[in-house]
Amino acid sequence: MAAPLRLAVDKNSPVPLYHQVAQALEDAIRTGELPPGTKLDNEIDLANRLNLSRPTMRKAMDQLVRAGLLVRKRGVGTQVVGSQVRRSLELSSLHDDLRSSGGSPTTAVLGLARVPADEETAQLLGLSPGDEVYHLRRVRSTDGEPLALMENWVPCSRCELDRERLEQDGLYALMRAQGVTFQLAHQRVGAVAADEEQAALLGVEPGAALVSMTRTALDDVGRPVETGHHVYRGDKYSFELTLVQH
Amino acid sequence: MAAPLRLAVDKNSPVPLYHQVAQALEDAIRTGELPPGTKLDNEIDLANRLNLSRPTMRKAMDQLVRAGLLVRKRGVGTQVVGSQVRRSLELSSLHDDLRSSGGSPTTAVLGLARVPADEETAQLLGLSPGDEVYHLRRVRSTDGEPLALMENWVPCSRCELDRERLEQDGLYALMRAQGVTFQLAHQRVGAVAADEEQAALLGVEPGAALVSMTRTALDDVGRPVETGHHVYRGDKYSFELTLVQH
DNA sequence: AAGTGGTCTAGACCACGCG
DNA sequence: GCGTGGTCTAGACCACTTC
Repeated sequence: MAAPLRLAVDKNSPVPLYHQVAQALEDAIRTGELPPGTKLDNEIDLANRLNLSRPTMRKAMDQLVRAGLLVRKRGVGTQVVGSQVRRSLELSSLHDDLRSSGGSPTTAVLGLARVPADEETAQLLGLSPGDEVYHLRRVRSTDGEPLALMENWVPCSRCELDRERLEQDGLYALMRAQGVTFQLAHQRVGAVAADEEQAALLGVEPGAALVSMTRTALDDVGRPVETGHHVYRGDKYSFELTLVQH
Repeated sequence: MAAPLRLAVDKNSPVPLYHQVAQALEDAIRTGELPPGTKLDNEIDLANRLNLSRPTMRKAMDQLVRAGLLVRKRGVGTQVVGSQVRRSLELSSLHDDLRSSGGSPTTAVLGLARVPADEETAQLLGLSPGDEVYHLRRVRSTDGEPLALMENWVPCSRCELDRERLEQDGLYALMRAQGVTFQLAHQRVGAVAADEEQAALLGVEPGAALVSMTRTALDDVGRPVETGHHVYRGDKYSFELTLVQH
């Protein structure tokens, strides 16, 4: 049950040491070099072996504990979680909430307009009702099959949107390129039945079950920069997440 | 924009200092004492003021950053997130995945039996096909209205289940009382249409949209201890989560 | 140049589980 | 009693932003 484990870190890399270690451990776990149930050596030994301090070693392991790959028990030790841990929805990534299951994703813009914000949108974006916002509707498809219907609102003051680049780069990339930083997103996930329009656009029967998601994204100082409502075909999409007890 | 903020910690409490600080800050934010957009004093000053070391102060703030209440920016400072942060599904809690929206929850056991594990269940629980597992089906209601249909499997080797205590205490409490520790859960959330039986039990029309959730829970050494599939009425239930960029 | 958060170290002591 | 993870300290240097 001991962990031989050939790890190495580059102290001159700009990548933080704890991140290098976490990455190396994660790779070892995902490749099966550290099979489920393996007991790791204790933190002090591991730290010494890599010429790291214990806090740095711990910080690396903390990440993997939160990601659900390791389990720690005081007085006992640390083990690799014993089950086929499917790659979970990476909570670290806001970049793309679509798992590209092999296919090539494309996006079509159905509508793009500057409109005055209604009360609810203004509230969500921290604006006054009537302030101008972009309102956009898009369909995302993989392999030609429609998968998601996305409706979003963005304050006009934050960036400029145009149809072509939206389809090319995506909303987030476009906004990021104009200096918007995404830091946080609050999401709500539920289920709704497809109405006539949604059904037609997604290629399902009216009444079909859809995964519904509403989101508000905030920038690096906590200001709302985007809000939206997405629906996904329930037969082709789901969210994964890992809960950790602490 | 300065933060006066009257904080205090008890160095003799068994509660970790970083947790006391995080709790105090969270309370101050949720009560509005620290309104959205407030800039906090820098970490060193805050640490000094509480007679704490900077790492301890940082650890407290890390928690709130992950929870989506604070936002940090290098070279600039730390601010309270600027939006009505609704109380999010506490990722820290596995105890109850139901938001008791005022109502009083009750649970009815529809079925409880010891059966040999089928292939899929055995796989999920790390058993061999044919090993004995409890199979249980329950309906959870609030205010007399059915809300969720829960189907679960538990290895018989881990605990003993009986109908009465299941209804009284719930599955997790019952297992915990028998020494099972819950550490991790992997969940998948999607949408399905209600079949005839689900519709009847939940009091909705067949075909109605349901939130579907499958979960496998692991104990403190990463062994699977429970797996299950729940469906919730889509018109009464949703999941909330906060994503953080790091 | 000054101020901020980001990282890292080298210790220390404690609480818990186990033999 | 011993080994483990859990917590905490008092520094240090760096990277980045702002003025």
